[in-house]
Amino acid sequence: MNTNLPKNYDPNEFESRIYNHWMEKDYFKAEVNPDKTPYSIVLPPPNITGQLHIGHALDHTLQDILIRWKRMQGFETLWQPGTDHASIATEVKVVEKVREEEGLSKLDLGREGFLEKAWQWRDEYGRKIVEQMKKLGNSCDWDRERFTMDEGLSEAVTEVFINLYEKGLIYRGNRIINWCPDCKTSLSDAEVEHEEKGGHFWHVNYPVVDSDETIEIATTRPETMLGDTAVAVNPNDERYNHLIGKKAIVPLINREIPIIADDYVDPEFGTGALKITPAHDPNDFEIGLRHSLPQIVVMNDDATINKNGGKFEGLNRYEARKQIVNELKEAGYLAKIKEHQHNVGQCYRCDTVVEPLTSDQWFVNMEPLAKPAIEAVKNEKIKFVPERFSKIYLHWLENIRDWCISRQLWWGHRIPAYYCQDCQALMVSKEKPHACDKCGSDKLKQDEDVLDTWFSSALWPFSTLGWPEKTKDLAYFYPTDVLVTGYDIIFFWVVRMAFSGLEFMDEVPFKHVFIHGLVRDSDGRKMSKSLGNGVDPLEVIEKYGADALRFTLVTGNSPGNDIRFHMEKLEASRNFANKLWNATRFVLMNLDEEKIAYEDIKDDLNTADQWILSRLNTVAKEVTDNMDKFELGLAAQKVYDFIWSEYCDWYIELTKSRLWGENVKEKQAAQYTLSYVLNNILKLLHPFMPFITEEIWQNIPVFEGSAIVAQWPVYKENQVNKEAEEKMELIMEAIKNLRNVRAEMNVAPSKKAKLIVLPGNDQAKATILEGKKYFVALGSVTEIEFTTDKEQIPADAVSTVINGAELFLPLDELIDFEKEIQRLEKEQAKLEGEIKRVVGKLSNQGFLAKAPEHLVQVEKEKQVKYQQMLDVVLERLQALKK
RNA sequence: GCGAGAUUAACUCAGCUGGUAGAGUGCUUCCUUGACGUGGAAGAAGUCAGGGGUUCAAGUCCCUUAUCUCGCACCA
Repeated sequence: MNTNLPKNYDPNEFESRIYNHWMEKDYFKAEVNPDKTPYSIVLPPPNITGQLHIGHALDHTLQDILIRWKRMQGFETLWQPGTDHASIATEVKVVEKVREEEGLSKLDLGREGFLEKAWQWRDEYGRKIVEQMKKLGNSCDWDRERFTMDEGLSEAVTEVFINLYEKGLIYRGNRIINWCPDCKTSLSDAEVEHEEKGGHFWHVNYPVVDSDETIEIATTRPETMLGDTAVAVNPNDERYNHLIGKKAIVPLINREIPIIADDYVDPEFGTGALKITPAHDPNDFEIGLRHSLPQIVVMNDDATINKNGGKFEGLNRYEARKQIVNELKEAGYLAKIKEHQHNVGQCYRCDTVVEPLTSDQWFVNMEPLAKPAIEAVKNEKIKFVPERFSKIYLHWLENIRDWCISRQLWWGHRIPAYYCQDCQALMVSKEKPHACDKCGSDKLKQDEDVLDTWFSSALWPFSTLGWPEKTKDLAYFYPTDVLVTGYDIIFFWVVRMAFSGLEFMDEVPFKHVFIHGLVRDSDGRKMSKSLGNGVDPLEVIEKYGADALRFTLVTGNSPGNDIRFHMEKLEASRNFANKLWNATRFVLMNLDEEKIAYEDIKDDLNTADQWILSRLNTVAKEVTDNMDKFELGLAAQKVYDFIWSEYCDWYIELTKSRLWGENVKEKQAAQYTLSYVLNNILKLLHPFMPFITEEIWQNIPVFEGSAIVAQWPVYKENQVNKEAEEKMELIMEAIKNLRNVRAEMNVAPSKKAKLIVLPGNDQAKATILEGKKYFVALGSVTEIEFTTDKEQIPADAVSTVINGAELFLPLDELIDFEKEIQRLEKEQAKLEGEIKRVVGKLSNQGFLAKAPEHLVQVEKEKQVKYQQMLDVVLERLQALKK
């Protein structure tokens, strides 16, 4: 058959075409189908903040592999795509863009105007992201694409908010929260990153009222003293016992504050006296509540000092700190300054140091929700892969604090709460109420804030399927089978989906959480904009193809571990694709137009055919088993090795003599097997490299349908052919040995030689005879001669031993006796080493008594085998030395 | 402080339920054989971080030490 495949693999030529083909045929479509078992995955919706990066490529590749594999196994597969509005992250980007392009601020535009810009941004990037995902080969059901702020999902958000509010699980309160002075919004605990930083410990003397004494406190943030409302000591601290109940004076601002006792204070730390600033420190806040202390917020939303800070008003917190320290020093209040390492909380979006402060916010009461989510993992309704991540999940949930969900932003789901302007009453409802519940006033104003972006993504597994409607999709596809995501968003997202699903669907949102690591650069650094070491997946695809990218990302790494991204590896993957491409060209060149039926050739399959068929069967099992365990890297490696080493390097070579020979039946048997194995190779490889496998499939007329919907190979026990495998292994071992001998003796491949075989048993003789043509084709052998008479063997022959036979190559003038003796002595040493090991094992009574019988047997067989081989080598050495 | 991971060939990494160490890249030598030089053949190269222990048998299980990452919690 002619092949119209070009000589070199060129992914750009066909990847888009193939993708369009799949789209036209609706292969990605998921429908409720009672005759099939559903298998569903929700795509972690990428943020619309920009383009996708290589980390997305990894995340999506893993999911696409699972989805394609399950589709081929006959499941009704749903891969639910979509994008996330990413409230704070996107708002930051849009603000930046408007400022750069139009010189306008958020406030200049106003809420409506700003949102218009944000939606424009969303349209642009949402589209780009989808384009990128298609380039990667994602087989998502695009008809179902959702956006966290589209109508249906927004309704789900409102529904959940109201529901939780009515259950008392959402409340509004004045509490201490994390404030980002740059983004000017509150943040949840998960959104604060802690970094160890060098700072100072300022020791300040607070004068005690009506006394000459002072009490020395230590602080890392002197500016917060403007908000001090107490000094606390440990009740058991004898140094300060006598001061409890007295008053101290805050220096510089001269406020009198009580000296109180609280167990929280650690006498060993610092000076043992703690200034209490309830409005600007989480621990102080708690102490303040216990002692009914006033809360004095001393900062504005941009972290400048407010009017409560007296003369420091208007300074930013660092200027204020500097000035306060100076004035303390001048006034003699400063006892000492010490270097101090401490953890500083920073905003996860802009790295600005977070300011804890009290503020009116909305919270979710987490404890009742966390409980079932903890249970679900403990009783394995949700399983983490790798298992160790369940610890991280559990630890976080077991120590969870209430979730601050309100954000002082515009881009997001506006909180469905309304305040009466007349009586301050609060109403929570889907639509704006016509009048106040309490006073009947119609002056109602909606809460200005939006919800934490993770509030909506928490609902993703069911909101995308139509919830709160009781849809058929929901009944059929929920719960999803596996969630694939990076370990970095377990807190943000996995946890919140878990409790949301349990609360609103009464069932876990996913059965498995398959965790992967981060893609790092070749030096192991995190990829980031500031380092400029990011890799654009589109550029990689342009150069190497999507298949090579996918294969690179999936091979050679294990679940949960980070990956270093090397361009060299991409080349290796591309080369592999090229190898398969050319193997296909070979097959096509040697295939006839009409399909060969198995029935017609089944009696003509030779040992090589039986061997590769048996191996294929085993490999299919190994690949499937690894997939079942989410060991996608190992699965891919198995396919790779089978294709390259067994199919290309050996099997194709083994068919050549028959393909080019006269015997039609033999030829057809080879053709059949080549084609059959290639067909199954394409299936096994398809989830990993969908484009090239489909392209090849479409180019082979006898392959019906499409690779994407081909049936995944099933392991059949009765297809294992141990005998053929053993025979081929013997032949391959012999050929390898011959090649090795020749290479070591520096014999040119063009110098062919006769092979003289001294068989040790009939079976080995039969196998070698059967493999004659392979020795000729692959071992530079001209003919094979059997003998039992050692005298017949020329003295100038080099030799090698295999299990059951001794092989000689008479190379006459080419042989260097000294060299041959050295080579044999090396072989002798190797065999003696092996024998020593085996004998050691077999003379160990413990081993004989306790090891499984078959392993003992194996060792015994080895002993005999190695001993025979050694005898042969020794004999040969003796002959040579004479 | 608590927890997790890593430590295997020059480099990057696999190695699942314990049974004589693997891959890719690089390196050395050879090969224009009618699929592929993005290729083929052969080869060198590892006290599996150190130390204990369990076991007939440990890279694999347990303990411990060291180094490096990463989470979480932090005491002002």
